[in-house]
Amino acid sequence: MSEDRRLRVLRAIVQDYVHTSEPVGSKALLERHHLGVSAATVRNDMAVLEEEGLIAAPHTSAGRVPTDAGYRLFVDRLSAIKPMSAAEQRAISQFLEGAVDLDDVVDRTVRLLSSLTRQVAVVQYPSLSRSSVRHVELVPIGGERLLVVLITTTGRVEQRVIDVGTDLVTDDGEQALATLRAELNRATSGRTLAEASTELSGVPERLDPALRDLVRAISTALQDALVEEREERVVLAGTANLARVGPDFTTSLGPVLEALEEHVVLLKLLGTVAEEGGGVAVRIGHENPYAGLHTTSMVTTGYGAGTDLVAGLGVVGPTRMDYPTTMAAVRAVATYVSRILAQ
Amino acid sequence: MSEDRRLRVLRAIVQDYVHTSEPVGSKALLERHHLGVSAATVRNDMAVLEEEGLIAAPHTSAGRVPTDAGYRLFVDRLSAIKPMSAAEQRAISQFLEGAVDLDDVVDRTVRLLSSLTRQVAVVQYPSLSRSSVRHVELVPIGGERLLVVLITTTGRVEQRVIDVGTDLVTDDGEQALATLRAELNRATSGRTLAEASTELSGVPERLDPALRDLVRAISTALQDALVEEREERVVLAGTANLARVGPDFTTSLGPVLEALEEHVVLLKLLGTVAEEGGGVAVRIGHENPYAGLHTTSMVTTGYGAGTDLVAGLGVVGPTRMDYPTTMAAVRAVATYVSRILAQ
DNA sequence: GGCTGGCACTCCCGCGCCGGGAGTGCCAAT
DNA sequence: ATTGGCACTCCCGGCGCGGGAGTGCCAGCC
Repeated sequence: MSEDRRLRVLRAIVQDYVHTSEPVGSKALLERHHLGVSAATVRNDMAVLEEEGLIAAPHTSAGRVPTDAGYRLFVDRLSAIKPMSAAEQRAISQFLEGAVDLDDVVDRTVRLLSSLTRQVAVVQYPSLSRSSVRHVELVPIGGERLLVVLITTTGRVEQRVIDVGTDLVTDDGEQALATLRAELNRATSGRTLAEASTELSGVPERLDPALRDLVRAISTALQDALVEEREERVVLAGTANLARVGPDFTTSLGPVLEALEEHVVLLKLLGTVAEEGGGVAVRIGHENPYAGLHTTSMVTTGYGAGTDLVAGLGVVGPTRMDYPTTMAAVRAVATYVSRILAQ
Repeated sequence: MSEDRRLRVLRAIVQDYVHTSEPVGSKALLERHHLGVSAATVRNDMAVLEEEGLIAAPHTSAGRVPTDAGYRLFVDRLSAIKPMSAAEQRAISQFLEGAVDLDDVVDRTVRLLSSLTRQVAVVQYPSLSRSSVRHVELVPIGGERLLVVLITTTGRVEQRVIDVGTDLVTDDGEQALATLRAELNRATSGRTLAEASTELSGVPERLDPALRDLVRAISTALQDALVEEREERVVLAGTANLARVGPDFTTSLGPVLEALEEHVVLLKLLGTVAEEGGGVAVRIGHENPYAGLHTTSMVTTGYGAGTDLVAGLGVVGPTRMDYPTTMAAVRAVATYVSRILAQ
């Protein structure tokens, strides 16, 4: 009883099933893979694999289908991420080069990823909590309102309107704003948002008392920006690919679409990034904490300017997916996006 | 042969079909609507309606189903937009009140609309080409790069990075920027983007020649922002509702999802706003120019601060939808969003 | 002990058949 | 113009029935 061959059989089953979408039987396996053994032997192996919970039969006397555990073993030990061809790499790179701003980068990325994998792509905007302040700008608008514009090193621009007690569109006001602007930027520039926010607690002492409240308001505005729910964003593309999966998937379609609308859930899943497997994390079927995604797998990784990750991206597809290729695409896209962001 | 009664029959058919999702027969009709006539009479009317192309039978000896033309007649002449209850109006208003910025307004709007109608909601961001300049801000970043931040009256904030020839992080540079900033805002504030852009052609004459190139660059940046494809944005919500429609709709699902990803198409459809019917436009089935949407209807309207429309919103659903209710929801949401935007 | 060919068995799947029922179209009568 | 009656059509669900793919097991063989 060769443990080794049994795993080869499992691999063959996964590959065939991914390819044909139909339960694979012992005979069909032999036709497409030249394992050097007979159908009967394969059947024995299959029986053991089923015993171990790696494959299952939809009903007696049908072919076998990989279970979630089977896929898990496959991605962990039986497959290698396919390297992408030079041509593909060039295409990816060129497609992303053309982006003019962050929105455009994210937009292109998500489209690219979905068309490369022919699945649903998910891309998270660079997380504010992991970004640093590049610049803070104060813009007086209307009478007593102030627009605070925050520009991060990751290229995100966030704005918030603050009500101030006094009219700022005066010479005095302009003067005060200029001072404050310089002061603010000195205190926050280069720091993460969290650091910047605490740092601002110290600034008021040195300033005109009248401005203290204002600074405090700005500090809380920064803090506000860090509240997850509100400022973490994800974008999707390629949901139409779900419809192509096959008839067996149509029942899952509703729940999956619902899950994809729960951006909070997606963010959580994109957030937990694994380090094994070239930084690409795979969550298969029921491994997924969210019930709506039990029929799907998620392949994710992190990206960011330089080495520190600022966000995640990945794809969602049926558990029956081509893992090596998908993982390759996800990894490649992440690499190139990171390169672009680093400028 | 009473023309009037025949239309009442059509109306009854539409209502029943929308309600049951099944072809409606003469007998079933009588049970649910007390038209004062017999089944045979209804059958005669149905025959005529079919002749006129307003209803159709899936096969001989089945009930009738409205055609696109039937729905059209229904919305044009046989139905009135249902007023929303005071409670509903309050709920809508309160839900939208809580928004803190434009992104939040749009996000809440699209969620609200999809949950009210239980269909796919589509909301366009206020169009840049129909917005006016509130403020232009110049932020020097890095060595020789300048970030131009444009804030519109509709609350949108657009940014663009410009490469300038000289280093601006000097005292002289700061000085020049301050002048330029004031000059720019005087020239553009309150104008539409298009006006502002042309207006800027005049500014350079009065300025230090060294700055002319810069102004020209800013002018083209404004122009850039007007290029449709790039800066018109739409957001969707409630795609999961498509899966709930029914088994007969599953085949259309793929094409519809594809169509919904073509934001350019959606924008075009949201753009052409009709004035009849309380400003709510309905595009039914094949009336839709895009093949992927032939099985769906789209109910749209415009919204904006005050009287001038700056963008569109609406829903996409199966042609078999509850038009009066949907139209009411679309109209109500548009009204309240407009109110919020007007602040 | 592991591999193999053979064989009986199971169960799905597609097919044709059939009865019931909903719905129609037509006609003669009012 | 409307109505009741009636014959007809066609879908739909259930049933039975091979055919076929696939399995499990066993006895033999290396």
